[in-house]
Amino acid sequence: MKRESIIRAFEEFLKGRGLKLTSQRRRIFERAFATHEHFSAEALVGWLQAEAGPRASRATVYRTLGLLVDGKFLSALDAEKGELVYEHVLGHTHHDHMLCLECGKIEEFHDERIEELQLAACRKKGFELVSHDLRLRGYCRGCARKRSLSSSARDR
Amino acid sequence: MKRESIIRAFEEFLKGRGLKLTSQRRRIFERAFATHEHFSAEALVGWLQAEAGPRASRATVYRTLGLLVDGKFLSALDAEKGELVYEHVLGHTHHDHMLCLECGKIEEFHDERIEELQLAACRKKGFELVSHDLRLRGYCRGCARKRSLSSSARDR
DNA sequence: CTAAGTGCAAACATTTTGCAATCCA
DNA sequence: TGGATTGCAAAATGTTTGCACTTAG
Repeated sequence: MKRESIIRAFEEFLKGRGLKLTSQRRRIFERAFATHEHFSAEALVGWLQAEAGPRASRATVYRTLGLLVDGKFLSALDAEKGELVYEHVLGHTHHDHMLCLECGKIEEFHDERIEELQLAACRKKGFELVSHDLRLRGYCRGCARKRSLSSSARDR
Repeated sequence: MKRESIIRAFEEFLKGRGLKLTSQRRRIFERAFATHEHFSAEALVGWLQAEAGPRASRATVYRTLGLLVDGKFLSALDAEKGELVYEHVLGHTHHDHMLCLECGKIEEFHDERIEELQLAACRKKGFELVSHDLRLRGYCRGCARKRSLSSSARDR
């Protein structure tokens, strides 16, 4: 989805809820979509302070992030580091996450068969599924290699 | 696993780490295993205050819960209600959770095929899996029924 | 004895909120 | 114009921590 149309989608969303498009909201929105990594609210606050443009307070950043999550522009993920991180939803397909316990890297993966088995489990329990999240905790390829090297050195 | 042997396991665990079995730890441990529901740290603090026995401060409760999680006696679950809830590990097999958005009920389920697909996904990415958690958010059977009744009444 | 544990209150860290001033539509 | 929005600082919240005193082993 192109920058222009995605901003328009945000305007529509605001209009639909009787909300206004302020310079702060526009800037927060654009900065959030200029990153293609996961980012925290504090990181975003920092970027906005460091870079030129209409200033936006921490409170407004938090409020706007909430709005963007409500509008399904972003989704919040608890990567277990004491703060939520955000990722784009618009223009991205659903996926789950692998969290590296060593370096903190977040990898994404998707397996349709897992999704189907989840639905089957819900059907069996009469549970009406709204959303889910699956987080795999462990060591990414790079960190796993380093760990196995240093443990074999230790054992020698 | 019987009460007696599980307490012994706790003693062993403490001894192995050079820690002491105090009256507070014993009481917290026993109270935690006397419940077969998920419970929060605050709930446990409340029970200990309300019921007779050696008193234990909030700080000690939190510290001991941490210990019990380290020792794999309990596991902590973020049920997205602003506080962690704990459940027994000893004597229970691994399972995942369904969280009811309406009543807060936590249901458990397990599907070995999902576990296998997770492992397969990790192999593919070179990710060394340590643990995982899968949370399905939605409406439990009872709440789903109520919701569909009231929405059809509204539409009429 | 003495390392470990406890209680207390203060500290923490992230996020939320009340309110007066300001700004869009 | 008037409801929506903002910034600020204070509040909220669940959990952790420093420290002086106590206790298990």
